[in-house]
Amino acid sequence: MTMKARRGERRTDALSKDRIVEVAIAILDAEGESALTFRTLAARLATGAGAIYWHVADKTALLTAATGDLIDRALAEGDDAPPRQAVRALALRVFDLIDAHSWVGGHLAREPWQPAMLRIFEGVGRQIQALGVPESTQFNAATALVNYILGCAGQNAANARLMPPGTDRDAALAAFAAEWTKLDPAEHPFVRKMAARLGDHDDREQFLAGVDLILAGLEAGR
Amino acid sequence: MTMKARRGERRTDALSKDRIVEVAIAILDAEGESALTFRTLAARLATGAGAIYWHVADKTALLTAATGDLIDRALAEGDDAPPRQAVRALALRVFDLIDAHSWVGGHLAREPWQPAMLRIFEGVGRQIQALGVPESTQFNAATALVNYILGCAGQNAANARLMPPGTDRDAALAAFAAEWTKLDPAEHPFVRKMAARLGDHDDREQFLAGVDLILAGLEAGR
DNA sequence: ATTGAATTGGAACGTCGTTCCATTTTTGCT
DNA sequence: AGCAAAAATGGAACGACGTTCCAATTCAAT
Repeated sequence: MTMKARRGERRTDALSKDRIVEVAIAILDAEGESALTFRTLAARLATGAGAIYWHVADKTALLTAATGDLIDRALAEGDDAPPRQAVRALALRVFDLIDAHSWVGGHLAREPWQPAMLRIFEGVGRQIQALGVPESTQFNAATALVNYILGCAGQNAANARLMPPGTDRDAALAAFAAEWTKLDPAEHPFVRKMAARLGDHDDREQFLAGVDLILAGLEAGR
Repeated sequence: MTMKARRGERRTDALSKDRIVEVAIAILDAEGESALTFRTLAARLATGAGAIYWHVADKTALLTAATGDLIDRALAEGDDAPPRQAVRALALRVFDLIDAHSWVGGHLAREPWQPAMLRIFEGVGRQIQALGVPESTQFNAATALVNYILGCAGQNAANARLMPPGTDRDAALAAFAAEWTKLDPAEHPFVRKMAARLGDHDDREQFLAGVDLILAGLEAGR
């Protein structure tokens, strides 16, 4: 009873970059960045580590492929909105993606020169052009926005690392606020004052407020 | 001839957190983030790894102490300048520090909730207050600026990882520009156009342009 | 059926952060 | 000064990881 594939049919359980990336994403989403190991990945795929390396160069390439996958999907939907709203929508899509898969934020912040980042840069840049920003400012404007997004991405990833799924967000924030309040009033008056706002702030709104700030600066400078 | 310390004098080669951090910074600056190992650190200090752990909790704590050290030093100089210039100066001090010690950028982006970050946040926040930003906007404004700085920090660290000391910066940038130009014109028109600007741009100026953008947005919204 | 190439699985290597513990050094007390 | 407790040290050992290597298997073309 030899397993002869009648025609060009490959084994149904054949390994492929797509399947590897898919399982990697599943592990990352379910158990976090530190859970993705070539060992666990191999186990989940019922194969050995060596087989994976035949399809993927190394772990960085795997992460890059995984984030590329998700970013592509998130940026796929078109935007016919006027430029100002289109940037906001684009930024929000990236934010929501990172919020749902915090490891994406970590990888984007760690390896900025990846296709996914170029696609974000492209999307931001187009809207900035559409916004009527003069040519000489476009590069700086797009870079600033992308860097801001990148910073928020890293922050978000760090937060997720700090409070793994299941953590009581309100309690964690309250704990932070309490720590801030304990700081020396002479050295950290501003931080202490902000501690009060920490509890009821909305990450998404705050992120968007930053985008709006940059956009406002862009329009003011015209 | 026993080695009796006459008075409370300790061995001159005694280990201490300060000495450990100092040597760690030296290694990081000279050979990069990946060169800092508890083994090399122990060797440089002529001791064992266990001895180091008695003074420092773990590697993260070591990096945090090291960046705290440098950030403290960089932020020490006072600023009596008008708020607008003071923020720029503060941001530039952080940027220059990260430019000189790229590993600081990596660690700030990776672990945002550290004392050094709070000090940056405090500095930024004070000037934002002085700028006359209304209370309700202060939190968002300060966060936006810090997130932007964080994003640039991470980017800078990634760049340094990409081109280790000794790399020809112009050649590396040209190589990037060439790659951008090879992209599909239909998919990445903006990136392709920006490729031309990649070669002659100044990181520092670009960073500052982003800060100015946010500040302009802040002033426009008043 | 046969051969060479593509693909697989898992053992093994080297490195790292960290832990453990026996030993030495320092300190506080009498 | 002498001594016990505490602080500090150094290095071996552990376990996990990314990666490499290779013998075995499966595939596609003849």
